[in-house]
Amino acid sequence: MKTHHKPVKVIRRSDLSRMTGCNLETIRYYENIGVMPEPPRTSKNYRAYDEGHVGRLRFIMRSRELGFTLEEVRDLLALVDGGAQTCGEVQGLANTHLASVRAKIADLRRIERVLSTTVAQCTGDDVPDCPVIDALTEVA
Amino acid sequence: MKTHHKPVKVIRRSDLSRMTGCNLETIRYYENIGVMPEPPRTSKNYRAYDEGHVGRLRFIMRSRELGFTLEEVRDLLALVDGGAQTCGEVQGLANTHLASVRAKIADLRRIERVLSTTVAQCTGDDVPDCPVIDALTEVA
DNA sequence: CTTAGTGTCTGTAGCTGATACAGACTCAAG
DNA sequence: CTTGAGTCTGTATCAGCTACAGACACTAAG
Repeated sequence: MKTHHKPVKVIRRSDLSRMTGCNLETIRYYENIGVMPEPPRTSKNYRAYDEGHVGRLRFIMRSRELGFTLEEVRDLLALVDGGAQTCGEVQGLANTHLASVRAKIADLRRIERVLSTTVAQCTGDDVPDCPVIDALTEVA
Repeated sequence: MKTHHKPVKVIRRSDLSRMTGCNLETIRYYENIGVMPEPPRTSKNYRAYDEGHVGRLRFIMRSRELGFTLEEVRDLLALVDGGAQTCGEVQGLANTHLASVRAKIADLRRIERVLSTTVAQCTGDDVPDCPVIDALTEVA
């Protein structure tokens, strides 16, 4: 049996950052708060990541892009890690999140409606009476 | 000329909070960061607000509800305060904000689409292979 | 008058989700 | 040998609040 001595190119923090597009400091932050596992260290105390860490970080980033909070990401990861991951539980979390996304959209649409209608009433002139200000000032 | 001695009921912080629905501590915070003016004090150093403060706080709250940042609120207030408030400038701020609201809506709609389509693929069973997890795991 | 309970004052800490910086160490190239 | 880049740690910063501790102030009941 041949022992491999190839200088297993270790993935450093900057590599991981480059590979995933995640900010360097954010990686350390994710380790601090426990969503990324603490990687093993080299003799000189440098973090030594592997492909598993790359996948994990990508998962986190993709979840964040989809608007999951870090707390929700933590829950998703727990389901992924706990071998007996049930599709049902994940579906539950995703559905809850979906509902909050839809609520946010509804809020923003209301805001958009108010803003666009009041802005539309503006003359744009140098007049001291602006419909937007009026709308913000009026007693609701 | 008759001097009025009626005990001009002063508006205290808790009153202002109750009248506007704004959190007690938030009022002080707004004073600290300068969007609310420092009110005069009673002999015992209690804040003594008036109707003007009520109006200003309502303006701030309504702006915040519409998603303006405190920085944007500051700008709006500067235009309101600077007597020569031009409708054009306000319209400009509101339009900029409107654009960012629309961008947020677009983002959320994309998120909603991804989430709802993946969630729809879930069986909901106790299977270890969840389409949502797959979607989050897959290399984009 | 005393006491309890509430309100107010201040400064400061905590929250989320990062991002940035200082100062020490390590490493590779020239 | 020096220089520059990378890494390490802890800590500070940001928005936009919210909350709490500890010191005063005020009111009503007993």
